[in-house]
Amino acid sequence: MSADSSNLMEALVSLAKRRGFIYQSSEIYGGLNGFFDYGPLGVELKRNIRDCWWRDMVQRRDDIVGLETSIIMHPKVWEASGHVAGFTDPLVDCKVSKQRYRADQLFWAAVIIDGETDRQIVDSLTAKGRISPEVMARWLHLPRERTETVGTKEARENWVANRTMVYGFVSALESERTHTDLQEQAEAFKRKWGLQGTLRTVQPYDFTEAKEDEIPYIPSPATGLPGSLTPPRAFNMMFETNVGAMRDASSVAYLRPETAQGMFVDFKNVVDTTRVKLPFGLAQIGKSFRNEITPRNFIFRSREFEQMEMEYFIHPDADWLACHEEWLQWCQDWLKSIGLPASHLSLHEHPKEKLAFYSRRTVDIMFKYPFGVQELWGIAARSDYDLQQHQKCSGVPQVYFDEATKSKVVPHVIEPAVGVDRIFLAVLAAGYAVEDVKDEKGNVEQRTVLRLSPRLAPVKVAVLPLLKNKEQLTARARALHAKLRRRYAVQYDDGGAIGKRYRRQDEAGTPWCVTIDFETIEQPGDTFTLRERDSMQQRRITEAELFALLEEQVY
RNA sequence: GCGGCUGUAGUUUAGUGGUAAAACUCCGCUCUUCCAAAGCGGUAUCGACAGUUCGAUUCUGUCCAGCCGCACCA
Repeated sequence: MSADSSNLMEALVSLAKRRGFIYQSSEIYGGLNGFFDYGPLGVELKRNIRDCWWRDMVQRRDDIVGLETSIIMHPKVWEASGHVAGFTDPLVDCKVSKQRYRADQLFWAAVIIDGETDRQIVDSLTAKGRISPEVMARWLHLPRERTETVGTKEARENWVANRTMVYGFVSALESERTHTDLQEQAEAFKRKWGLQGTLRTVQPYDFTEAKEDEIPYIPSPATGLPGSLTPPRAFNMMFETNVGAMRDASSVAYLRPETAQGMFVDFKNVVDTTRVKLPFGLAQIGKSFRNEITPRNFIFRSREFEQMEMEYFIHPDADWLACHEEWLQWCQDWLKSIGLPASHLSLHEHPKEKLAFYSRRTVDIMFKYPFGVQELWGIAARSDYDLQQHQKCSGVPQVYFDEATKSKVVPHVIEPAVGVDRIFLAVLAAGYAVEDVKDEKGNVEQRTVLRLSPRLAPVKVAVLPLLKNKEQLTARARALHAKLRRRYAVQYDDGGAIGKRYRRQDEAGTPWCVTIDFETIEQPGDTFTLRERDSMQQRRITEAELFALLEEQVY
């Protein structure tokens, strides 16, 4: 990341806090990594993003209906979707090579030799961190006694007498020749350290069976050297909770990691109780939760976030590729309609070999964030995988009756899924500008402005009496404010000089300010000054014209 | 999760082993006839917790949070 883009992010974070868009969660307690709060302006902007999407995606189309499903669902939903199985495996990191392994796929074995023992070699191995006396002690009695603890002096003398020793460990990844591999490594180990005696056939264990004090002596498959592997750690992407007062295994439930499954699970309900016909879509906006390993980049990747997802169900024989293309286009057009510049948007086609096995095609709409080009909106062709899975796991047919062919079909699905928070950050980043402005005397000053689309702006109009202490001005301004606020998010501001109030609104992204001045009350026509955020141009406007402007621009 | 760097008003920064300063913002008052005017007043347990010390915001450790890189992101 360049210094400039880093500064831009810092400026955005600072502005977001200063103006009440976004605060760090639980800040007075030191903050909580990966969680954020939306302040008074932030909550309006976020609501507008949701509302725009909902109106355009659901209310203004006749083939899509809405849904709001519960955040906590039956745990079997996540077994069916594959979220439980895919993410409960403990993982092992190699701190040196940065490789990450599944613990049950990483195998290791002790190098055990019967025969003469050279005390010097043992000391040398110990000094080089290949093995410790305590770990040696545990491996003396074979087969393994897992309850054995630290060896005593007598025990150690006993091993020498027995002349059966463990000299270290070898490791290998799971494959068809894991055992052979370990055996060969053990032989190489024996040669390397000049050990005499007979090498026992290696006995592989997987890494979940490694004891805490053995782990430091098991070499990393990446480097061949011990000391860099972490203990196996569970990376549960889903947040777990318990349903009901009693806390036991049967009460475990999860906070949803995506809103999509709610729509698949209610597919049959909607088909049976409403009059939808293929092709049709189910849309949902709601919070999702993922225990991301590294939340980063402000609200871009957080652990609690809000999704806007739509599942578009199509006939299995329909031209899914054409449908996929249509949605790809729709989503790009929508992003432009809320003010994201085309120059910041691009497409990323997931390569075939990286696709999830059930996906036929996935294309991401990327956005040029200050910290790089990142995924904004994923449009996936998910085939009929999810409905088939739920049909299988629930035993309830997930079918649609096709009147044309008089047959039951399981529809396929095209899924555009986007994060509200990611759009939030995108419009903030794209709209943020610091401009040089010349005042009357020609002095250059800086102006910070947030160029938000009027549809998204938290405040549509600020109503400003030119002066605070002139009753006629404030009375007229309050009357206008009262009338506007019935339909629009507006602000009344009489604090400080007029220029300061304009700039304050610029930072909040307010597209228009109207100023009630002396011309308003002294001249006929009841006109106000309308000041535009982006051009800073002023013109006179009547109340009727103002409402017409808002009707046109805010929808 | 690993490594490096960082943490002082709302924001951006100064500063010191002897309990802290500035600018802007914000709030209140006075004033103000169109682009951050002026004056006065107000706003900090110096990220948290331990330790060293007569005394720690300053030194040490742990934790938390942030930034950068790597890894991860079905």
